[in-house]
Amino acid sequence: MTIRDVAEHSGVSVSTVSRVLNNHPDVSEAVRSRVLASVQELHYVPNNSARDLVRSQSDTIGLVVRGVGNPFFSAVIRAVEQSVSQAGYTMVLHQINTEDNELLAGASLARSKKLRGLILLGGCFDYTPEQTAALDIPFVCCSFTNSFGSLNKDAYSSVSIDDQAEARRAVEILVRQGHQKIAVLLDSTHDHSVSELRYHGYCQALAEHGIPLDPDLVAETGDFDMAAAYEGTCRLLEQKKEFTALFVIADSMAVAAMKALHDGGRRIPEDCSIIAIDGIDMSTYTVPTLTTLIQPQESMGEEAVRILLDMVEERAGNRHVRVSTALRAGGSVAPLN
Amino acid sequence: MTIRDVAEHSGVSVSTVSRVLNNHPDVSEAVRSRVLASVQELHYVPNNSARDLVRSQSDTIGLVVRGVGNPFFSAVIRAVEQSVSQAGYTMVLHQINTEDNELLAGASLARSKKLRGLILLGGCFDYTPEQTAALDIPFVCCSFTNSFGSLNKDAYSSVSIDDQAEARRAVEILVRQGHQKIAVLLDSTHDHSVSELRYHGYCQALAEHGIPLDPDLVAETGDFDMAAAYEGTCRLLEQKKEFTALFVIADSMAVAAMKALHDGGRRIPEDCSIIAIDGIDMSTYTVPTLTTLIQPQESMGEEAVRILLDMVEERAGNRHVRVSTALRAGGSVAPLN
DNA sequence: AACGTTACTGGGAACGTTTCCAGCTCCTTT
DNA sequence: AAAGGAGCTGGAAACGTTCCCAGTAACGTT
Repeated sequence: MTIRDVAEHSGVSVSTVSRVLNNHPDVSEAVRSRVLASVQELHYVPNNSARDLVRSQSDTIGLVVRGVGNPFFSAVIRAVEQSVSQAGYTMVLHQINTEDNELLAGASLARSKKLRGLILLGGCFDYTPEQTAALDIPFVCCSFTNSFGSLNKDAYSSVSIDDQAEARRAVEILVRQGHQKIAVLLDSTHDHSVSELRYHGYCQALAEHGIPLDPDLVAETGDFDMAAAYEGTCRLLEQKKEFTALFVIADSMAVAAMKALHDGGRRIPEDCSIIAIDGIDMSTYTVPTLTTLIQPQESMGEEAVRILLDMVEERAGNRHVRVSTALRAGGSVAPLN
Repeated sequence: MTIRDVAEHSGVSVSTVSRVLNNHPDVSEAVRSRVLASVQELHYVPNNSARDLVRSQSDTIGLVVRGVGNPFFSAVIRAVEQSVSQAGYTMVLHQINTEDNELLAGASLARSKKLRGLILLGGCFDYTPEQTAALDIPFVCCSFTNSFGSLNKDAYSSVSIDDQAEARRAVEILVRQGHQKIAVLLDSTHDHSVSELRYHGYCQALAEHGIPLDPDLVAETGDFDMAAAYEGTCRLLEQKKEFTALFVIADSMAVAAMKALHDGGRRIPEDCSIIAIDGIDMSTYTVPTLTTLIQPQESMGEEAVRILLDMVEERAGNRHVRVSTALRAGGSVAPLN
């Protein structure tokens, strides 16, 4: 079942069928509908390999993500997939490990799969221009650290929150409730990560309010998962230094931290307030509901795709979009007694 | 940069380069290494479209899933992606909505993308043989309801738990703790769903222990998400019929149910025990930790891929694998006082 | 010495599209 | 009436592979 069969069936040439299928303007209405009828009748499906070969490009866009299991990413992936397939493209999902380089992974995927575009979800980004140049297709970084600046901003797009500012905002919420002894839980697996940016925000908030940074109240985990967050919080509790509030750099980690606090005999928020950033679904259902700054996960995914396709289809150049968070005031933050 | 360039660079024919790249046996060692050197030097990457065209197949396998956001699925997706790319294949992820037919979605994806194989994750399955026949590539159903039997078991593979038996087991755990008034929370969006099977298991357990089924204690939600589960549980509480234990057909829903119970003033497990099935990461961190029957999500994903590739590469025929769950005794179940 | 066999290599058709170019018809313009 | 253009259509090359088939060289066998 090829385009040739359709051509014969409808009594036109192969070229004409191709034109119909690709919505070229100069084909008469009569022929167009005749061809479409044949397509229907024969259940013809174009061979994408052949199309891709001659066009030397595919209708595939790649999504590179570090850890599909992360609930925050899940929500974004969901939105991305939706938008991508709605636009008639296909999404290939590629997962990388902590130690992998997302840019190189993306580049090799792009070449081997002839990708049209690429979305990089939640990595860290601090590469040389040469490395960036290896990725010669449009790409957008979603929820990415791009503030460290070694990258040419004209080379790509991005959609993300201002991680540092939002973190500062979160910590300030604690400060305004009277908290001074504020611990922080962060993941230290990468330099130049979202985690690091948010940690900077924490430091900044403390500094602006004249609160000295206490290294004992900084808990770093060696991994991004909940088990590590639980451990990290336990270590924080064990070392007997007092704190009345905890800022966690991600909701998923905060859920585990809440559990650790509870297991350590602290009541939330009476003994310890807790605030985070992300706004995953699950953190609505903790007891108490986690207070957090919600990233608009759905719309970030959609926006990332919109921007990418604008670049791919050359409707627009690259752009950098900053989205803002919404405070969800759960019950996990209370004024200092 | 094509195979022709490599051929010229290493002074052999195109055919020979192709043979080298495809590990054909009859090529001399000298030539082989010369060609490989050229490949290295020129940074040659084969054009998959061309390869796919002539072979009329790709190295792509599809994953169709109803709702990427579901944490249980996330874990499986993660494992699937890992295994797939490790085996040198590429995964395309396709998400469908509640009302979509996963088989038809899979079939159209398979045709348009020339898929080698397909994995169907967590749907419901009750199709006619003709519908099944539309999907003419190897496929495996993962965590699927296939016990309703209208499908020819020789046509596909599967890996899943025995949903009904495991549900019965879960409910029996409650019964053995003395509970008689056991409510159930299920999602009723599909006939012949995993949810329905687990509900059957619930009924069966009650019947075997001589406990009458009380329709008032059956809460059905119109959706699979946590918001719906929360609502459902609230309805259960509102109607004032007493129950001392709750069986939820999925961990994610159970997390929301726990919140609803808490908000309704019930202590867990003192006032109400709760048990579920799935074993998502997150439910380890509820307070108390959810008691649940853990599905081996990682190994189910891996096994699904293994089975699929065995079929694709014709190492083995189809097979149906039953995996068993592991009880995680959290703190959410207590004896009836 | 002729032949068959083995081990390797090259030529070239085929895969199913897209797209450039040329050609045809019919209409408008000069 | 001739020329030119617009609107539509078909022919055929090209995309980069794979793989069948044929060919060559070296070597052992009769």
